Amino acid sequence: MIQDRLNILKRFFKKNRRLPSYSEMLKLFGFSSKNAVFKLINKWVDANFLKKDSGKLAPTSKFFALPLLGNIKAGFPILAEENKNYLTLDEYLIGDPQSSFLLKVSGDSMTGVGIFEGDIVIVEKKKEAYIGDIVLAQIDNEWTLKIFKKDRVKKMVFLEAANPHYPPFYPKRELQIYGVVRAVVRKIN
Amino acid sequence: MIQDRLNILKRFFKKNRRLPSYSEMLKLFGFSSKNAVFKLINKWVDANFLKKDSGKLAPTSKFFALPLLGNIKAGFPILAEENKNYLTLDEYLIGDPQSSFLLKVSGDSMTGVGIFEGDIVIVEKKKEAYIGDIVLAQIDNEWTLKIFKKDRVKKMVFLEAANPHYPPFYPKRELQIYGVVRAVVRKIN
DNA sequence: CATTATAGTAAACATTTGTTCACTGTCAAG
DNA sequence: CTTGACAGTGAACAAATGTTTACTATAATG
Repeated sequence: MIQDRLNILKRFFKKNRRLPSYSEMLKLFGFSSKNAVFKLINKWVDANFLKKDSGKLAPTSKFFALPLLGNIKAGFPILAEENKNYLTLDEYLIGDPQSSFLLKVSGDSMTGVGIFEGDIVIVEKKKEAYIGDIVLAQIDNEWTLKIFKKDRVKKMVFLEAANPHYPPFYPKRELQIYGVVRAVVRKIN
Repeated sequence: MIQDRLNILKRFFKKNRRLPSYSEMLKLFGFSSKNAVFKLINKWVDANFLKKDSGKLAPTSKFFALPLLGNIKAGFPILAEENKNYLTLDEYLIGDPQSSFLLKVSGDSMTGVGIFEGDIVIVEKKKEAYIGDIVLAQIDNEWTLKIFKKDRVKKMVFLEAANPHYPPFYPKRELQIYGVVRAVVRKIN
């Protein structure tokens, strides 16, 4: 019952990107006294789903996040209450929202490292990269993802596809790097 | 300047999971009149970063989301303002938060479909699956990800790894499915 | 039975909220 | 030089906010 109401609240936040006021919760929960709301809210604050800072109500990370389960050998992992971590994907994957963007992958040049056509990669804008980074770079007026590598013999950097069908790319003059791939995301179906 | 202030607001929301009140914004932006805040807010509402519903201020999806860039042949994709889509990963990846959880992948049985050790998969809890789904199932008291398949000759379902080193698994009695993988997520580094 | 906790109603209240109005200084354009 | 737009100050205010207090009904416990 109280869980149902928390779900109502979650749905409201998901839809409106804010918490409802107590008066709105009256209708939302079917109460007719704000005090009922008040008591309910305090329970959720105690349970760490919500918090009050400077008198203002706000969700905690537990409010949003999905449980993250590790590798448990026996018994259904979801039942292990104590080991539960909570994670929101945005927080987990995106380090610096200011300088990041998403890129829909086309082509099969990175299948060797598990990046397929249609995947979305999170790219952090920057012009330098470490050897081994997966970088977004411009080659012959076309944008591609490649691995940033160093040729020890020729003593120069080059780009390598993670797919044996593609040849390595040695830049004629300089190599223009625009970003480094920080995460990969794939929706199935 | 106005962009700086929007970033201040974004940082506040990221930290507190709510928007500040006008009085709080006074200090946040360094104003000394609430009217200055009021006018600034209205600009952001016009620019569709914020919205007001039922008199309450809330962020729009544009406020949070990262730009999603498609495959653009020439020119730096980020510059194409019009084609910008915005996406928050949580919204994109998680269909039904109520019945979903995250699972950290161990083992190499699914490398063939680009799921590696350490990846996180989003699992939707359910007991049935379609042929071809990647399912979370219990085999011999151990949890694994496998592909749900059907043997046309024997006319029975079985589980198959996406890695030739693992044999297919034919259940002795019944096959217990606990969820279907809806998305894969990988952090690099 | 009596008791105690739980879930909710109802009314009252100080505080804070977002908004409005009148005004000031600055800067660029005609 | 004037004009108008822009960015901000300062004060005032009705409406809404979260909280408190007192009370009721229901169910669970011993």
